[in-house]
Amino acid sequence: MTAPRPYHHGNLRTALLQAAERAVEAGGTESVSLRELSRALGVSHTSPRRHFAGRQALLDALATSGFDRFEAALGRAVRPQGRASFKTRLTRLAQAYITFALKHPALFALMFEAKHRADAPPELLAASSQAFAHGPALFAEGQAAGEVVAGDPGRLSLVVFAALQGLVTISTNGRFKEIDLDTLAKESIEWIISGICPRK
Amino acid sequence: MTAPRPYHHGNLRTALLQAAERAVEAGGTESVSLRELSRALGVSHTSPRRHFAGRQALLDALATSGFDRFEAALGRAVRPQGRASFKTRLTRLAQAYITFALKHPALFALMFEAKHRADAPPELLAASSQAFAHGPALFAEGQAAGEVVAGDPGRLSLVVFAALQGLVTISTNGRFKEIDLDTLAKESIEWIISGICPRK
DNA sequence: ACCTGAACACCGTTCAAGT
DNA sequence: ACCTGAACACCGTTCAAGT
Repeated sequence: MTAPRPYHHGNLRTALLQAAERAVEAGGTESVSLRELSRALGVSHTSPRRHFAGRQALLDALATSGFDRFEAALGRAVRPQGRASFKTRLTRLAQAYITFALKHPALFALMFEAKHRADAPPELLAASSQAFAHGPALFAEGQAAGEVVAGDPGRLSLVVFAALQGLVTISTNGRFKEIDLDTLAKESIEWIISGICPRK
Repeated sequence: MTAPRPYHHGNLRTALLQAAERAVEAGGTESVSLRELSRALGVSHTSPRRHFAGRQALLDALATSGFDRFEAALGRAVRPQGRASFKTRLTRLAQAYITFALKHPALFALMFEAKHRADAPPELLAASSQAFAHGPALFAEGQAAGEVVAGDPGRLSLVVFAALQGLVTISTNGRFKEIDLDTLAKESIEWIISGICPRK
């Protein structure tokens, strides 16, 4: 007798998410088709419905998974190792941000598109918030150590992350591929920091 | 005898572009359907083909038109009026950038999506380049007047525009609507400038 | 519980044909 | 030149039915 395995996959949900991510990276979000994914996975075209309410729900779940991994990458980068200065940690955070974005450019674009949708699901917004919480936390620590000017840490962080996001937007898939983005990130951070940090 | 007017519109091409822009602002790029536009304009669903090679070509033309208007807005903002300082002019440029983006958020998003496509048409890239040329030009003038540090003006401009683009991305349709973006732009420029301009 | 097949209402694109 | 209608190959979504 055969094992009572779920008809096709051990986990169709996971398989769909993985296939969708490959499709996104290969041809952008709009190239994701439930029917095509189903075909590739050898499953009827209505099977995804068991795991996702619809195409948008699948994309939202993929975006959420992206933010979770993004959060983990930023967390690893900013975690204090030994006694690093605020500037060093901020630079590491920035480089982790850019590295993730360049490694998964299409997923990264999807993450922001999904987050900006008017009816984005709460888990997606929560995952996004967690990822972006690393900025204000670092700024607050920097302030406590006297390395950063006073002011709302969320506001300070917002400007820095906005600059990073802009660099990524302009660079990803863009005509600026030839520019060394690590260097550019470092330069930007230098400039921003010299405006943020107290003059000695 | 009736005048030999083109069957339906004086200019179906223009009417399609306008209808498409309304659709984009109303429901995002992916809500644009050639068949729906045709229906709304009282024309057969194959008529658009006479004016645009396909859906993507219509969107590209719309994006190009957006960049043309964007370029004009930036040009007006940066044009020297009296003897404004570099800092004043850069602030004006930044505010024009943000104002345009917030006035046409969905069109603005489309403009960048279209520009980033691998097979973006040359007119689109040219229109985009013209718009973004205002930055380096202003920085070069600032350098000539001794108001900006040395360095590649294109590179300097890129960082500033990246920061603006990031603010717009984070703000548009986002959870940061409550933040006064004009103030935020001014703050960002202050910080960046204090890093860019020579210390007195 | 999980998956299927047929059906419905849409798409974009192509092409021979009309005026 | 400019527009049309039928046809083709896709979609996402719904729903009654199977195991």
